[in-house]
Amino acid sequence: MARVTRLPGEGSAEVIQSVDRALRILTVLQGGRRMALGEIAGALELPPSTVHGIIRTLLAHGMVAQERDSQRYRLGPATLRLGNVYLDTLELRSRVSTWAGELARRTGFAVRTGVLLQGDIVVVHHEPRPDGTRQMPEVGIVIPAHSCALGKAVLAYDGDAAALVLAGPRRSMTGDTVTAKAVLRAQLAEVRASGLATEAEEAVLGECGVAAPLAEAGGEVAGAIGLVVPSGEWPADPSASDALRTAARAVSRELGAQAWPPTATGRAATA
Amino acid sequence: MARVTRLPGEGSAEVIQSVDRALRILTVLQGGRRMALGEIAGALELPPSTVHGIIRTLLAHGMVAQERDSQRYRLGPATLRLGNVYLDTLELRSRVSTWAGELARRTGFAVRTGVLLQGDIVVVHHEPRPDGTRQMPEVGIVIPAHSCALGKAVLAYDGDAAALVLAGPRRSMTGDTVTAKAVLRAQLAEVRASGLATEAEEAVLGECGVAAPLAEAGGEVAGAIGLVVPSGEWPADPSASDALRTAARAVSRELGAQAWPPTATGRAATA
DNA sequence: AATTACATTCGACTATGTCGAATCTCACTC
DNA sequence: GAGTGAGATTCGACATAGTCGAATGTAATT
Repeated sequence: MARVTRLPGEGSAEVIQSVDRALRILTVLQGGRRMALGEIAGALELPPSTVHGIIRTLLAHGMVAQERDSQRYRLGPATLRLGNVYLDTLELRSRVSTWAGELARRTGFAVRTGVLLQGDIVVVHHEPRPDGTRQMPEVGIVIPAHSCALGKAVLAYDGDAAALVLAGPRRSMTGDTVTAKAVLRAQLAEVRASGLATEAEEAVLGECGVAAPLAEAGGEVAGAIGLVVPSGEWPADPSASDALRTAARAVSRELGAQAWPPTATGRAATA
Repeated sequence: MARVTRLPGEGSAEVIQSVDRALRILTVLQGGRRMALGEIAGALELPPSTVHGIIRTLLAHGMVAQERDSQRYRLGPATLRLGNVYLDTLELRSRVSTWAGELARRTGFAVRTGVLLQGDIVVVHHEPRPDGTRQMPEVGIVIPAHSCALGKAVLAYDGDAAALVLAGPRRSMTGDTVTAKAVLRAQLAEVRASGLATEAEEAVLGECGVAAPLAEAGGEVAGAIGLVVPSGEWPADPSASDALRTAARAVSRELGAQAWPPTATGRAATA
């Protein structure tokens, strides 16, 4: 099945309905944190009994958990195990971790590495500032790609993803978030020209950033690495950018890339 | 469907076949790290085309990723996001984190907190030793419940889980791992008597541990908190156990439990 | 005790996933 | 540089397997 017309709102392409719904339930639970069956069903516009059947399966695998008192559903511990294995298997992460420490020491800033997931950046590595300010676990956090330097660095070289972001709505995170399509498109072109992306308080107040794309074998973008710079120290010294560029080049080489920056792919800015 | 006889090997109960298969694919990928379609199909004893359809759906959601060159499949970044949100929503974790720091400082040991997932413990919080030895990210790692103090602490009060572990095969992690059913059952009874579980080089060589169960509203076990003690310092000073017990009691109270230790549930040791 | 608001189970219907076979892709060989 | 083969991917008929409305169960609220 799943071979003919597809209803809007349902899985956007050739996906298996029930699996798609299961994943959508997980997605909804990410936002809602703890939800009643009815809420989930409402959010997905599906009958509660249908949702119940799927959830029962997710429950059996520990992907969701049900609170014994309130009967509400939450994400389950199996998600944590999956995420952890993902990090373990990510070559990008292991390559980056050797360079990130050095980069943080040299520049004095925290170093973040991220990959693209749909229109967002997921942070897969975080090297704290050498002076030890702040210790929050930042690995796993998700930032809209258009609002952060890491995201711009990736979008500049991934035209398909850029088209997707440019097409959809772009959430404003702070007063300075760039949401205008034309401005964003111009910024991506600048990134391609310089090999570096920047961001000033566009995602988080008080925080700015520079980032460089990472290339993998085949010449495509694999992700981006960047410095987190407090607004008070912005713009950072040019030497920091140089160190960043050097690190990005080194990591890319280790990933098997022949060239850096990556080659831009997909039909980017036309839409 | 899914209403009549179930084939062995397929989902063990009233689960939705395709969703169950999708989750099983993710599980297989956890072990295999990067696998060809055929390998996955082989591991699950399913036709490749069936697996392909499901994987296509997982791919669309970023739960798996496909390497552009080798065509192999890996877990995808969406798993990381899920795991991170899980940690955020876990009340257990937030309650524990306030006490774990204090406990680590008082005792001088690293403090771990875990919850049960099927027959394993998943570590949801890790407070490093105050002296800063070792910095590995331990959150998300999975340890067979029967081989660690955290696991014994939970199993002692969760009879159903204990029955499951006692029924299935118990992997030996080190020479000292307790795999004998009778011995393990006796140990769980001891835990119930003392409120503390111990383990000496049963999971990792050079590492011992003490753990205490955590109770939640309703009186059931929610997880366990424990100290990681290097073999050279084992057994730890009784004052450490006292501090641990105090912390476990405090966290349990914050979770809404009326009593500590938790009440033992389920038909435990009979099998 | 009655009412309400849920979650959960049941069962018929048919839309939907499944799987074998056909096709496509690409990496080796000769 | 065509030929071979190992794989992934697509196609399509078929019957299984998921879906959803209605019935039942459960627990909180008045």
